[in-house]
Amino acid sequence: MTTPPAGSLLPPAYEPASVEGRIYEMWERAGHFQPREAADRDPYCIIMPPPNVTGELHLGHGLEDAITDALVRWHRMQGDPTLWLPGEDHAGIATQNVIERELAKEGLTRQDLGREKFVERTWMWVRKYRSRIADQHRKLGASADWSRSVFTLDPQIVKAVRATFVSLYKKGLIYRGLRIINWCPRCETALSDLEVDYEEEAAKLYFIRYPIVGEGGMPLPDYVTVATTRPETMVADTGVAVNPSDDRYEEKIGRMLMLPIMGREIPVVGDEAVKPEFGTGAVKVTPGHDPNDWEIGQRHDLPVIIAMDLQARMNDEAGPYTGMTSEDARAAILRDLEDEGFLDHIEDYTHSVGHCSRCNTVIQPLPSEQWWLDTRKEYEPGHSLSGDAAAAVRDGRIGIVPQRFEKVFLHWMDNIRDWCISRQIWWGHQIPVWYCENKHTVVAVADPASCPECQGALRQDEDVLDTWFSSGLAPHADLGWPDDTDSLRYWYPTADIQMGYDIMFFWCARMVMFGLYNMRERGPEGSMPFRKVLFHGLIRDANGEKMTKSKGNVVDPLTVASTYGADAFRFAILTGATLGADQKFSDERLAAARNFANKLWNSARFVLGKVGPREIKRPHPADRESYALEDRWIMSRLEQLELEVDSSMNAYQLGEAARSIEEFLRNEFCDWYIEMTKVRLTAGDERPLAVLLHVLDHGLRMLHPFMPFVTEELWQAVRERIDGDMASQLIVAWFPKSAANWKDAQAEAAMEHVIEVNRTVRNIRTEKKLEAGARPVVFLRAASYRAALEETLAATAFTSRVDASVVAAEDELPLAEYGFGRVADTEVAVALPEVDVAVERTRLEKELAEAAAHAERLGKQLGNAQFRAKAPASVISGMEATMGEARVRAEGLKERLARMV
RNA sequence: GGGCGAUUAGCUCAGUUGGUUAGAGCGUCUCGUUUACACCGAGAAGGCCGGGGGUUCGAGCCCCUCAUCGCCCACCA
Repeated sequence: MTTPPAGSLLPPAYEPASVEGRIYEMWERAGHFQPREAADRDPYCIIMPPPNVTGELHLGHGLEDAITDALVRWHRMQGDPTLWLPGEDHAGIATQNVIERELAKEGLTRQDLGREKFVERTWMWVRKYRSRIADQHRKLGASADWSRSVFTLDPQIVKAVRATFVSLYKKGLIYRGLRIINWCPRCETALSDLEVDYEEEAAKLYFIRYPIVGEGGMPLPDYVTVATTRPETMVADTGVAVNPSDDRYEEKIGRMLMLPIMGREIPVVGDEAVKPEFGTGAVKVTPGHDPNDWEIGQRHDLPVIIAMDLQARMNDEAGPYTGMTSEDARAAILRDLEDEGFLDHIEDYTHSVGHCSRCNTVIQPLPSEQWWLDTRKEYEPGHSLSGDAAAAVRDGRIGIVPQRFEKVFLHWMDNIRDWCISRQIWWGHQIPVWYCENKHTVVAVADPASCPECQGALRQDEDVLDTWFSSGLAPHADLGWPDDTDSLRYWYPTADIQMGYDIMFFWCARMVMFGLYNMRERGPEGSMPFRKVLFHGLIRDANGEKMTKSKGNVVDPLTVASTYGADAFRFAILTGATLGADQKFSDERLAAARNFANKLWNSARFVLGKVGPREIKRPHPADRESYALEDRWIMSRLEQLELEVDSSMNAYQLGEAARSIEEFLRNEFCDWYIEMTKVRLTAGDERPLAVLLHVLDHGLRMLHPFMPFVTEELWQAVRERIDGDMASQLIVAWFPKSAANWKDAQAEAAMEHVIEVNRTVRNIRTEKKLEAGARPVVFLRAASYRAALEETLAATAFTSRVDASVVAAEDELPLAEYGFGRVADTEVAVALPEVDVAVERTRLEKELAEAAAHAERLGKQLGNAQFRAKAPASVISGMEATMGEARVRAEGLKERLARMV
């Protein structure tokens, strides 16, 4: 590492590219990302939502890094033992799809390779991408403990997954069952309900006549008309259902219908699930291809016919349509129905169609034998996975930020259904179940050598588990469970966790259920996976559109970071919206954040340049009286900021904290304090140096969680200039916490006044179009703030470029050739080359009206007995003071107008 | 069919228990090379806080209602 340059040698603009890599390496080499465990402080642990291992980091990950790193750095700086535990997710279907696409480029399928070779090949990818993802996090400044990075297929996690499976199986919560499932014909696997995205689509509702069969199997001229959106499934119809209370069909129940084309007889059944008002009130029942029909079929013992194969092609149950795709079959069937006069009519219809969330293929509901997790079943009296999870949130053991998501979480948890956990893919945790030739089933954590019952050879279940089954174990599994490790004992329950609200059910819900269950020996408090979960919003493009590869509007966070700097990126994305709300991502915000970083850089350049190569003691509150008004003001304001930042951070209002620091540094420190010190420094008064350095130091400390690189780079120079105990690096320096030693309401009020007076002077300068280089004579006729104005007179003269003097309240101000203004009870007169009396009068009159109205408004409220009785004293006294000032101001304006003639 | 969110300056957004004249950044206009910064500075313009009603001494904030936009959930043949 090169030695940081002295202040005066800093380049005039902040260059992130020349700083970030070096600084990150410095932190990492010093081992600051690895926690220092300490007994006397509560540990702070946060688990990173593991990105998909084959993916690139996107803006959402960038936001997550910004949020998490801010929290982590803040805690670390407060001396908490802090662990940010990173990882990557094997992302079963997503990764398998990527590898299959790669194979396709070589003209291969996964079947060509076979399972073993395919998995091997996928591992090669994983090894390549894992380090790449970690590097991307590093570029953004993430201070995660890479030495502990966890991959969801690590042996440790395999053990945890199997232990969980075995335990839940033994409790009877995991079972194998035949149900209608969501089948993706492209991925060729079952999906959970969550992995199906529904989209509204314009479609048709087809009305088809099913003739009634008379005695002896002869079709009658009468028929029942059914309505369907999927006519191709009629080849698998095994009944028609009507509502038993529907008068129209009362006598049809029990009769047989002739299934057109197929020529099969199917019964009419009465079922409450049928809504008489929909369509014709009669529904064709296809238990093999529709979840509702499956239920109806079960209730009426209807046979199940499956007429499609696993690629959604019609199979030999489909008679003449065998081999067709479902689309072709639909067209053919409609044509045939039409020809034979069975098609009654067609209506336009809009309904939602399920699509695979991974490949967008239309989902086919199919009956299939799958592994399920029953989250509602009690595994011991009074305890179920979902019941315990809901209770933890309901009674506040797990807090949700923002709180409104609590309702969403609970609603889902209270209405949860069995989770289909098996997938027919190769990449993932293979289900730890083995079968022998004698139909014995072995469920075990360790691979069994042979069947324990008959010593027969075993064959493992081919399926793998839903990826979220393993990520759902993250908090305890990443820390070593099922082993009783030191890490698990020390860091569990973790403190906070953060994720997009879009994965609340996928991830958060599962972690809560699994954590509470697997760690249940620790009791209700000790078993929680985390105490607070933060849900952030989604990043959209500048037009508010969702970023997707197909739209081509995806923004790469690393490109942004290299253009504007990682700090600017983090600052912009963190202050762009409130937690939980979506945000639009725009270049303007980035540029503003970059400019702020540069502003900070230059303010430090100024301070360091003035301090030069020496060490200075911090200002001491005991010497407060020896400091100038602006010194006491900025110190008081700094403390106030520290209080605000502390409370914002504690309330997880990260953006608010960052914004308030920026506002302070920009608008108070740079715009006023630094400018005001210039006169004194030029005059050889060095007292402001300690204050400049101290405020800069605290500002950098507070800003560090948000802009780690530029603050660390600057602080490396600052720490050399401060006489006292200083950490070697800002990343582990203490975070400012106000002790209220410099609180000074009077100084704040006085400085506010001085600032307003300066603004008034400058305003007059501009309004009267005084030449930029002119130094007009200015009189400040002061009353209450005379001392303050006198003390800051030189600064006023310098920063507002005037020749100023303070005169007493009883002194007369000159009447002509001056522009006038008023701030509270201070009157401002700026000498002008010429004055337009009429214009001046109009302006004064307007101002008078405003002041009078303000005073009257306040007077009215203060005169209200109810208000006086109920409002807090501080509000009343504040209002009285303000009203007094407004009155004095109005009086002065009146007087001036009277004398203007 | 339920539920949630948003609506504040031209734009993007803050505004945490209701309290004195509602803020920031960007943009716009005017001026400016004052010894940190033109990735800058000074000044200005710009808001009946979506509409209506209510509670209160007092509402951007609480309640009701309407409107527009967006999202989530739900077995919408």
